Amino acid sequence: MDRKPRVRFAPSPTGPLHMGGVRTALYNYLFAKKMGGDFILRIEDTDQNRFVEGSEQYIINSLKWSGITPNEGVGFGDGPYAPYRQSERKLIYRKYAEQLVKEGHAYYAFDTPEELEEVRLGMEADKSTFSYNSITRNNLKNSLTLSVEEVKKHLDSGNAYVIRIKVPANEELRVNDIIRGWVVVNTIEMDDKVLFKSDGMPTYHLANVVDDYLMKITHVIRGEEWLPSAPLHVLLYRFLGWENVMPAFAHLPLLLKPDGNGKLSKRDGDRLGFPVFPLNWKDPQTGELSSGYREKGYFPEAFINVLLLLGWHPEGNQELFTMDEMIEAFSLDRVNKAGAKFDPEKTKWFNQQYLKKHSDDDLAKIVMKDIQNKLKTGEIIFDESCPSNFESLISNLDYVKEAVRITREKVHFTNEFWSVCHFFFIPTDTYEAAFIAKKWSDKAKEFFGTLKQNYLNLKIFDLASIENIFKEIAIASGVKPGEYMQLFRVLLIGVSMGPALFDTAALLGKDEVIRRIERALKKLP
RNA sequence: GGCCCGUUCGUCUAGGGGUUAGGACAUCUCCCUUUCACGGAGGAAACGCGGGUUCGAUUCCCGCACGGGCUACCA
Repeated sequence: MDRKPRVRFAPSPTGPLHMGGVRTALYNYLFAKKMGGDFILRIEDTDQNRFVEGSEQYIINSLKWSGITPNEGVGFGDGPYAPYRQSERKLIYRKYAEQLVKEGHAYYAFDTPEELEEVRLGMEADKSTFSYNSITRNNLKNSLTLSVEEVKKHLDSGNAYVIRIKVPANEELRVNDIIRGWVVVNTIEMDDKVLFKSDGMPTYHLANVVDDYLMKITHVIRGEEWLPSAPLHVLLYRFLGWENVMPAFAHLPLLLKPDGNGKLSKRDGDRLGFPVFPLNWKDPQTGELSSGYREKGYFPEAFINVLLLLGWHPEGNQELFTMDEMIEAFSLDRVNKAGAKFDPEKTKWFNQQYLKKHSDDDLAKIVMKDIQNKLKTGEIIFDESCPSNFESLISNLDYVKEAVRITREKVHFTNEFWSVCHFFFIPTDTYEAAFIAKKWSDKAKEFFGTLKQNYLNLKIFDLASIENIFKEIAIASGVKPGEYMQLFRVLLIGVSMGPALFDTAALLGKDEVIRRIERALKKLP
């Protein structure tokens, strides 16, 4: 049966979207695009208790920033299967749950949470584990054990109840996973999962199967944490009579902590100092702030490129991919089986690769915005110590562009530019002490005095003249030019490490270079 | 505990019955540069263990170990 490939990303609005979730969305998106199919976003908000204000919008914003755009779904325009928010589909699920009861594949259960807890405790005391299954259900309060009248009485009196699936006693269930092959489970191991909750909402198991059927989903691509319940879902498709249009399953490996064990969590980011979320997120309850890749200064292209390679590998050795290249190269059968430890170091390298693709002009514009930003946050302080031309310099595109050109190979992120080129905008008044102690001398003082005079007389203050004069004077005073080059850098920018010396001087310009030499001469012993 | 999934350099991974086990990040050395960085060259670095099957297993099978996931009226 040939159906148009349709896949879905179906997160719960229970908090910020984890980068693992973004990867799942990415793989779904790439698969859909590659196959010429549809990619939909469905919001699975059936748990009212865990609902977190703002997280749905966060999910939408994250996908948008990442360039992963669904062609149907919440926040991206309704398609033919709206609504895409499960809470708005509430009435749909009951019908199917009742149908399952009618056909003997599910049953009403009236046990209260307290009663169940009691049974659980009793069995634990007996050193066994409680499970609501084909054996225990015979001793519990449900429509299988109660008489028709009693069941009717419970239902009519409005007593709380749930609907549970009636798992067969001893049957082999097989799931063919695209990534893992056949997974076989005996129904003995399964419990009678709740399908329909007492609050009138379905559980994930029912809602996901019903919606995937109704929305004509052909491939379910989701995290490995769902693998254990996949057999249950297969059983549901069978009971509902939909096995012939059941989607294919692909369970993705998990993203693991960089160190130690376990899956990647918010805590790891805090602990190790890297984001685990695409965007900044402020918890509406606690006010706690979690940092995002966007605000850390990552290009979205770098972010998803990292995600792409965490669990998937192309046929060749290509590492850098445009979105189109990802779509072209992607296939589910090259997805890995094993979980991937996330390495924050490599993400920095990826960002640098993307930074290198940008022109000086692009970067300069970004840097100018970043400077404004840093002024606002107080990271850059503009006060009396700033020269009068500070504001004209930071808004001079050509000047910033040149600063970018001669420092760009030093940074991984655009927001690092300030730390490597601030001295082009704010003159220094301190000089690297250790270096001065070692290299500053009367002879050097004399040298720079002469240099200043010569620069002063220079008509055209360009790169070649700056360098030639420097070298001529050095030779005339009997030293190798290299001897004073780093010292010159210290006089100009305060530190011995920095961009190419004569480029630096050229950008600063004649007047500023002379001012800085004079200031240093005055300040240094 | 039970069930399910997994296991190639520190990390992401390629590969697959006979290979010098390949690439990338990180790391180290050298070159470039009288700085840093970039770039270039090179180095160190891996098939978890034990049994099979086979002329030959890192590759296939089994067991073990280890890791991960699930085990809610959460998704």
